[in-house]
Amino acid sequence: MSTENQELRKAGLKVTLPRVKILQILEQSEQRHLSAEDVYAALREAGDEVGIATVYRVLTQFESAGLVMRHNFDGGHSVFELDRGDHHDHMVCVDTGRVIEFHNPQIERLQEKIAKEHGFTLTGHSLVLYVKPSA
Amino acid sequence: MSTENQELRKAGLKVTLPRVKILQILEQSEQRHLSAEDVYAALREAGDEVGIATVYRVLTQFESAGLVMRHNFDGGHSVFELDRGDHHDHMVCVDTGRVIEFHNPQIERLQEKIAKEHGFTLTGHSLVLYVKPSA
DNA sequence: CTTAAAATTAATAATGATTATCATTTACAA
DNA sequence: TTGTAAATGATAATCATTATTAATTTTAAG
Repeated sequence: MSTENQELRKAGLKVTLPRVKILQILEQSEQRHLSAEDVYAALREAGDEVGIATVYRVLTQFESAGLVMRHNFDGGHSVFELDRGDHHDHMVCVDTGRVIEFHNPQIERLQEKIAKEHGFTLTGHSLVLYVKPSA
Repeated sequence: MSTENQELRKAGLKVTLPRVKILQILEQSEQRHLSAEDVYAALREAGDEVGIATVYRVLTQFESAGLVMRHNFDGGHSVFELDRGDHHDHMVCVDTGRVIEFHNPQIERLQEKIAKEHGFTLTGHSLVLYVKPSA
């Protein structure tokens, strides 16, 4: 049994062709962040006929199952990435849409500090920087 | 000449009834964050007939002119708030849904630094902390 | 290996927020 | 006051996403 099958089983999902294909796309893509459209395009590229509705449904299921993370960037569409367990934040180029990952321990620490100062414990956060190429 | 007229002039926008009305709504609303629909509803409530398309157009113009800020909270729809010059980020309690505003200059500076290190200029950012009450 | 129930899929209609089009109206500089 | 560029409002169009539903597929049981 393939790796994808095991992952799906472990996530409590039945093994279906669309799910396996989509998981493969996410694992093999050079781009770490893919929109539903991106995944759909990659499937057609590979000659696989999967409906766009199924792509959305499966990605949402993967999110619920903890296999992928969904990010809502400005501009109205979501992107998905495999959850590989390494936390990072995102920088989005407003000109090209390119996504760059970064991690800054200092900011992470400040966030915890701020939460604590207000009597809270930090459980998560979302940080997106919108940038444009320096002139 | 009214305050709103002056503000619009200063922002480089012609003084029109829809613009004045929308600016008043934003200034007088108890809620700091309003969606385009909220503004539209408030206008009708006040007996003013302004098309929904105009509401969107004007809010976007206000954003470009620096009069208001647009936030994309839950990926779905945008909310607008008057730019009163006090930039802040948001902390959301995952238990109660309560929203607390905060501002941390150190984080702001680090964000600019990170963008610059990658060859970009920061044009905006979105930071939301998810927290729960400390035990 | 067959089979049947339950889950999943694909096609497509529907949705909700937002933007584009365009004929009509309005603001404002001359 | 008037000419003209800009703004408006009604509505069509768009874009990402979700709902519907009949047909197909998975999987567990025999």
